[in-house]
Amino acid sequence: MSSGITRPRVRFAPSPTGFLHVGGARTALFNWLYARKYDGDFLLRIEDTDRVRSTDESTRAIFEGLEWLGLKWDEQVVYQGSNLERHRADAQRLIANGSAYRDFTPQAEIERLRNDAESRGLTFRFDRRLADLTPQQEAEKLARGEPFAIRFKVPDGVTEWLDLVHERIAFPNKDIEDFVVLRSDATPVYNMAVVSDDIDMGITLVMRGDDHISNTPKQILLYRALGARLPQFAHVPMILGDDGKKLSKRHGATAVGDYQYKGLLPDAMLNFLALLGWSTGDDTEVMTLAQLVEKFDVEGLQKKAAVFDTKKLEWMNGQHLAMISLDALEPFMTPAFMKAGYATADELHARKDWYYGLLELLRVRARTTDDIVALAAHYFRDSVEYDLDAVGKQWRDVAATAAVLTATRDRLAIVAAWEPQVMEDALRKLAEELGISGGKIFQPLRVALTGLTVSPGIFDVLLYLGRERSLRRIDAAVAYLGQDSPA
RNA sequence: GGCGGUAUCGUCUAGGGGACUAGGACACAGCCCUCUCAAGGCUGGAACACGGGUUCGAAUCCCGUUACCGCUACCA
Repeated sequence: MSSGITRPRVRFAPSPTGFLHVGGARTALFNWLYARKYDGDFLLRIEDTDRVRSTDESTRAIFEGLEWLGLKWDEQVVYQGSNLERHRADAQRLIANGSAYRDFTPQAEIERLRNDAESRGLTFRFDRRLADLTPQQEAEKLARGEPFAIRFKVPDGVTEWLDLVHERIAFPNKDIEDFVVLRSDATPVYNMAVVSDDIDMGITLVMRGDDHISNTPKQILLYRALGARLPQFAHVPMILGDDGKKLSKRHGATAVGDYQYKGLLPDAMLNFLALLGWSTGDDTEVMTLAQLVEKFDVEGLQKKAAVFDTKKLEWMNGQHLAMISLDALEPFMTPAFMKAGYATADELHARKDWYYGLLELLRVRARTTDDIVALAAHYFRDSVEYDLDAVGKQWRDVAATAAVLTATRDRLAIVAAWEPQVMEDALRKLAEELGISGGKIFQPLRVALTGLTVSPGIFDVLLYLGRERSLRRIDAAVAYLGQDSPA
């Protein structure tokens, strides 16, 4: 580093044992924001050392989730499992420099002692003396090939650090037992693997969930024993469900993929997640990714766990839906319309002005892209389904409604131009002639055109439906009323 | 149990000794706009966990209590 200033390096290190959880996504986001803000590197490490629980499918889900969110990682993905040899070598170094020792105590024996202590209401802590052997004894066991675990020799004193979100945190070492770093089957334990990898990857800031706070003193001890420079630590709060418990499947959608398929915009998700445990310090809430990067700062990180509020997420999505450019929105909408069977991509692109105009009309009334698809149904389908409540409310007087609709139809048929203002002038004039309010025409007309009592402005509906289809729908409504009437 | 962490409206938060009759946002209610629905605007109800200190003065600092969360494995 010629400048002498270390380029920040952060990482996101999930275990591939499920989908990408929203909590994980937020941890990834904070790390990513930090890297982008301070011109550093954001690395991804898959912690797949738990062979039974780790799956390739889960690894793929993590990639997909991060890609959907747009959190691109720098450099190659690191798979913890492929660093096994280094983990072992580091554990051996600890023995060599006297900061760890071999423990030949059978696992079953330790379990027995632990259960014993716990049944008497005592706290079991591994006693170093249990592993105490004379050099000859140790040499003999070693020669015989007896299995042993490697335990870290926790020194006296206090282990403390200046956490970027919690300030000073201290643990008396007497409360930390001599933990295993390498199992008797020669596989590393979590803390060993993490520290070995973080050192190797040159991580300068470890930002992770605060459920790792109690791992931190052990890891700091390992850094020191390995003679490595200590990174900074920042422990961010957990995300809770609406019952205040740690967010889990019971709370509904907890995978970022769930939100992807619910019609959420990645930038809205990111914006919402960022505000869970972080704030700008002022009142800014709705932000683009670029603004998030600009505003991000560990100063704004919160200590308190945050409850995941789906309502606010939806509101946030509505805000982003309204501010995103149509060109940026289109890639989300076209596949959705195709999936709904409304149109092909070619058909949509062939009448781009109409398509974009429709999106503009609907997005302000929607909170998700799924909402837009639902709202768009009338403009793609040929038939209208009349909502019974709408019919009952707006077509109450059958004969009068049929008459008004017929008059409306005739007026629209001869309108000079199929433009909102022209149509509005014509229909308001008609209302005046009939001695009724505009609403008395617009509301029944809305039901005729959409089958519903709610829609965008009626003249926009007419415009986007087109002249031919609009007139056909009014005819159909009149026919429906005629057939329906008691006669 | 031990250790650690946290504590402002229902929820997300601003606040880092006087600017606080505690601000904003979501949600909720009402009003305005209006062809309906949204969006938008305005208004309203709604919080400093409790108890002690320190101080002329505490939401802000200290201690304790309580509650909640996490860890407590040869899981990650």
